[in-house]
Amino acid sequence: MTQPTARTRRLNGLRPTLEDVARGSGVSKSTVSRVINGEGKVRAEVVERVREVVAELGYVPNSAARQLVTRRNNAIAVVASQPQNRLFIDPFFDLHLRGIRKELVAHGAQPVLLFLEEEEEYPRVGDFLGGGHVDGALLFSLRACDPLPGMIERLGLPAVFGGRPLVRGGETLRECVYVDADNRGGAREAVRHLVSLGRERIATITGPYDQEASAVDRLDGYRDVLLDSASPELIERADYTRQGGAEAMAALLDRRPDIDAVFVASDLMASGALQVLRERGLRVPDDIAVVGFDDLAPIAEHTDPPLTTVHQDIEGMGRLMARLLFSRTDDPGAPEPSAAEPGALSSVVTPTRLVARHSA
Amino acid sequence: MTQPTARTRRLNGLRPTLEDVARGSGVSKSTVSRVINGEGKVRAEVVERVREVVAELGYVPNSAARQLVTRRNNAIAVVASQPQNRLFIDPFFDLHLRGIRKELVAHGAQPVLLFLEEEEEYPRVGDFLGGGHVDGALLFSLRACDPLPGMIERLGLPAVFGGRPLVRGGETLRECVYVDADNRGGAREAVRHLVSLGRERIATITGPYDQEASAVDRLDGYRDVLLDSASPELIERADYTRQGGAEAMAALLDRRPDIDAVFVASDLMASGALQVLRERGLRVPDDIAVVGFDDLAPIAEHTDPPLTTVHQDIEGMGRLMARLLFSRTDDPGAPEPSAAEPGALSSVVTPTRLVARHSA
DNA sequence: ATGAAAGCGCTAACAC
DNA sequence: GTGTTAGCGCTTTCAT
Repeated sequence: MTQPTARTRRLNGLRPTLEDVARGSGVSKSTVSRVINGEGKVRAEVVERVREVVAELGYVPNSAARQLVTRRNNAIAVVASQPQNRLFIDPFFDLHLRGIRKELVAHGAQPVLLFLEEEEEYPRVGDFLGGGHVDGALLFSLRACDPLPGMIERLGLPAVFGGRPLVRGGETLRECVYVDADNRGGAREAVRHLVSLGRERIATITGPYDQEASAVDRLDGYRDVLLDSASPELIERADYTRQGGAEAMAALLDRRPDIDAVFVASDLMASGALQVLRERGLRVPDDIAVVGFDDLAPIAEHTDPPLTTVHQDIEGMGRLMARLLFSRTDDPGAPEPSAAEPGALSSVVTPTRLVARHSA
Repeated sequence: MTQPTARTRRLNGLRPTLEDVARGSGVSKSTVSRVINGEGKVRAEVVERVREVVAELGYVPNSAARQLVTRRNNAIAVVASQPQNRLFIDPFFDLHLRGIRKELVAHGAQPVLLFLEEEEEYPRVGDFLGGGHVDGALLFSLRACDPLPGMIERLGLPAVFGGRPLVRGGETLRECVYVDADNRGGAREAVRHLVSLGRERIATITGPYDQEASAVDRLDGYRDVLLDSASPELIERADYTRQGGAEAMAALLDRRPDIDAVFVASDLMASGALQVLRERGLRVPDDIAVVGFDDLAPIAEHTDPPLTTVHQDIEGMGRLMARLLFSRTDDPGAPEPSAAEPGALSSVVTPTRLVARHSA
């Protein structure tokens, strides 16, 4: 690194400012600002000199000062309000987050991750989100009746949700933009497939439908197809974990040893269910056909037998969330999503499709 | 929510400012500021009125403005420069991050996570870190010769590293503060244990010692004990993954079928090694004794047989990192860590201990 | 093409 | 106790 010369030495003991760079290169702050932001017309010669001084001083723009006037930060919050370890275990989040990050980065925005585990963290996170640190927020994996959607709306912060948020009874969100898979349609397809295979006693292992909209929707899809034959006896609720799937499968088998198929609302749960089936000496798909949901490659391709499941483009959904957000933050005058102005910016439901492997 | 009255309606169309609150409650900005920050003496009556108006307006302080004058943000960056999915799979990071977050939150600081996967992301992240968004940084899981330590030092941003960073050949960090386990000592203890069991041909499966200091140190510990009997034939390098551990075990067995013990430098790798041993019909610990490293409960307690391993307090190390950082950020006048001023703030090596289960 | 000056929203002396 | 004032570092008209 070059030693700062007298000409460029900074005044105070702190980090160099625009002023320091201006002084060092013998131009005004405005000019330096123009160079930094690659804007207006500046003589090439001047540009170069300024650049040198910037490098020499190790100048980095203070984004607080910048934010104060531009009201932009080039940073987007990515918020997950779930126990961190659940996030770390489930491949779904890995993919989802990867899609989000890719698109954010491609757009030159800095993704800033916020995890919320405890109730008490909401106020602090709310202040952070409202404090102007970020230009917008992408939220996923919210818990049931999460206060976040309401807080976000009150703050007026542009946001897009991953998965339709389950809202509190009374509260009504003016309009919240989300990206979700066609959970209901996918579930219907899965169950229809089982029906087409001639299965007659089709059970289901659901997600936590008191907690997540996706679980509700997948169960609804199951019911759509089975109608009255969807006896409560054939429905067992679990929690989207492998262990939960295994327990639910066991419960189902104990209650109704005659079932010949099961639609499991997630691949992770399905892998648990398959294990129980194997332990009990039941052949898949001969004795019992199994269909999962998610199509997480690391799981579905390596179960025994490989899992027939409903595919959703998880990474693509992440990217879509980011793109939707930018469509709002890029244009400050853009229409706020509101009931009064419909279609300005609306939620997206992405398609799903059945991937037939060997379990059904 | 109360409807803003004429008295409190904000002037511009944007978010309410201190000024708006002041106007609304008939006091000066300073007073409002005092109330918000719970500082100086303000009449209880006034406090209440201001609070009301704040709630009514949904006022949230603009932290850019605040940062500009206080030079603090109450946010700490937590940076991991590893492929995100590696982070998501390894329980080590989950624990480490949990410790970090707990301590940060307890201190009222907002943890802000930054993942770096690609080379190209460094400049953007550097600008973010240097831009005043955060008061300090906690970095872990750096890649080999990561440019981050150098960047951080140049920026003068207070930082603490998780694990001793491996530095580029030429470059010399003035002094970088880190928290690390006593990897070398732990490895020594593990190998000594095997020796005390009467094992004579003790192999080792190492981590990526070209990438991580911990791998170097654990290998050094192995050599410390075995000295000349540490033949290169008994050493197999892997990459801290389960799969890598399995492959290394196979390679070792092919090369030296006579080994009677193996020190595996991580639990994840050890679980892979145990599987290979089982597949080959070798009994553990009868035929081959195995000792791991990390003591990750979800792994070590559930291997077959349960794994004897070296325990390190991962969560505690995370907390310690945060505490070390605060000791610097809390006191702006605090001594910068520098060779000239030794002991002002130095790295910490935390103890390890052997946990005997059944694999050795 | 470049400079001067105003001001973003807030805190921190300092007066009263 | 409370108000006044002066910036923090930057972008942005508006002159020139």
